[in-house]
Amino acid sequence: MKIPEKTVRRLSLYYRCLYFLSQQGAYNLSSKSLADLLELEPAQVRKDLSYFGQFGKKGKGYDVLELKNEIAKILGLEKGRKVAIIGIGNLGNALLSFKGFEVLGFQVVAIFDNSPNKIGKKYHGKICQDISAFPAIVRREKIDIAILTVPTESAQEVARLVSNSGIKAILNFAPAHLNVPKGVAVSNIDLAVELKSLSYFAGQKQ
Amino acid sequence: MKIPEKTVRRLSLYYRCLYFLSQQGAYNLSSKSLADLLELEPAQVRKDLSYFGQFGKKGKGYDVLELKNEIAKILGLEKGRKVAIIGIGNLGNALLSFKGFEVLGFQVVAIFDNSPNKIGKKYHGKICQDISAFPAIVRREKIDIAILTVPTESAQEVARLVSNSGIKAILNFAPAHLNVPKGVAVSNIDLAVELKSLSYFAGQKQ
DNA sequence: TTTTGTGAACCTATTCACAGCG
DNA sequence: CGCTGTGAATAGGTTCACAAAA
Repeated sequence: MKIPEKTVRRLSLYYRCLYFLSQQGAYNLSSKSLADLLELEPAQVRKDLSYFGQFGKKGKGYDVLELKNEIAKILGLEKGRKVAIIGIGNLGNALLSFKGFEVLGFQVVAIFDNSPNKIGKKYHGKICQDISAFPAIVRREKIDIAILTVPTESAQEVARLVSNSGIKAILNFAPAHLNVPKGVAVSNIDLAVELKSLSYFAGQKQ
Repeated sequence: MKIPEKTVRRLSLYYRCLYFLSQQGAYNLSSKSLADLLELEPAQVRKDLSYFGQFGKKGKGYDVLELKNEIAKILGLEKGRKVAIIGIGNLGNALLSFKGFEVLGFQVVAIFDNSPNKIGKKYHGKICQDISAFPAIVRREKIDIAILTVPTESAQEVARLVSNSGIKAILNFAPAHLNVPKGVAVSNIDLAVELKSLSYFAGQKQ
């Protein structure tokens, strides 16, 4: 069955809530309580989960820990996804210094650039590799996700290289639309789009 | 008329394309050419624009510069939106060092934190203010958008302060759902959601 | 002829509402 | 009785298809 992308995004939100609730010792919750935490409808929560199975008990609700683990399984988080960062400029470095990847269950296993000044140097304990070695290293390290923090001009070219290397998921920080083969998922984090959209809403009355 | 949020987001993408096209000396384009650049349908482009007016010439297409300016007007970009950054940690500092705000037509006019260690100190040329002064400074500086780079635990509390100060647009980097009054727009930039969603798609066959 | 602008048709996502089970 | 799971109904967004204008 085809799963709506919005459903997948909400699953990560559910996961986060369940993670915190489980830390706080909660062991059971209803679709209503979960929905309230995220300002959603209870039916939305149930429908989202129903795409993947039946995780609740009628009249009872969901077991917090169990549901958390089910969602982790659905999202493929229990595997410990391996990511590569491509482009070791300001943003790439800032991401490298981000301590949260491990907590989130992701592991930065390789970093890449095309600049001879950077290749071979260490950044936050990781040696920067030549981008031309990317396909080989993807296969060797079984990298799942590529994070693109390259200049806008090279983003499309790098996206092609990444796609051709068999990567199925790209997180793109470059303010550019990436043309990728069907079957490759791209998420864009685009500060300009967010700011400009907010600028529109800031201008609306009421 | 109610404008779909997706339409507003696409307008910023159109704007970017038009900006680059105008720099390259293009003076005219059709909905089809614009759609092709973003892998959309031409009808989508025309429908999006039709919410706001009639900007094209039948049989001819759109004037690049004119359309760019119309979209800037719609998004409220010609005003030069003023933004505040709240939370001067790693991420807040990284954003402050980002040179792109001015190019995008945004101006960081104030920065805030609640830590006595940071209040009064300069960061990238800007003096960090006490968050308690936020409401007054919003009014004085006519700030349009608040960027939240505060710890998750304080995000909701800061969002309330920001909303109560009359701010209508929040860009939230904290991995938390913000409960805000109707009429306040929130955009979330959430690395964890992006990574987890991509993890799902990385695990899909085909 | 080309391409816009737009109602109608279609498709996708959300919400309703209720049967079914604990 | 309470709450899930899910078809049906509704709402929302996209694409079609064509009249109208340059």
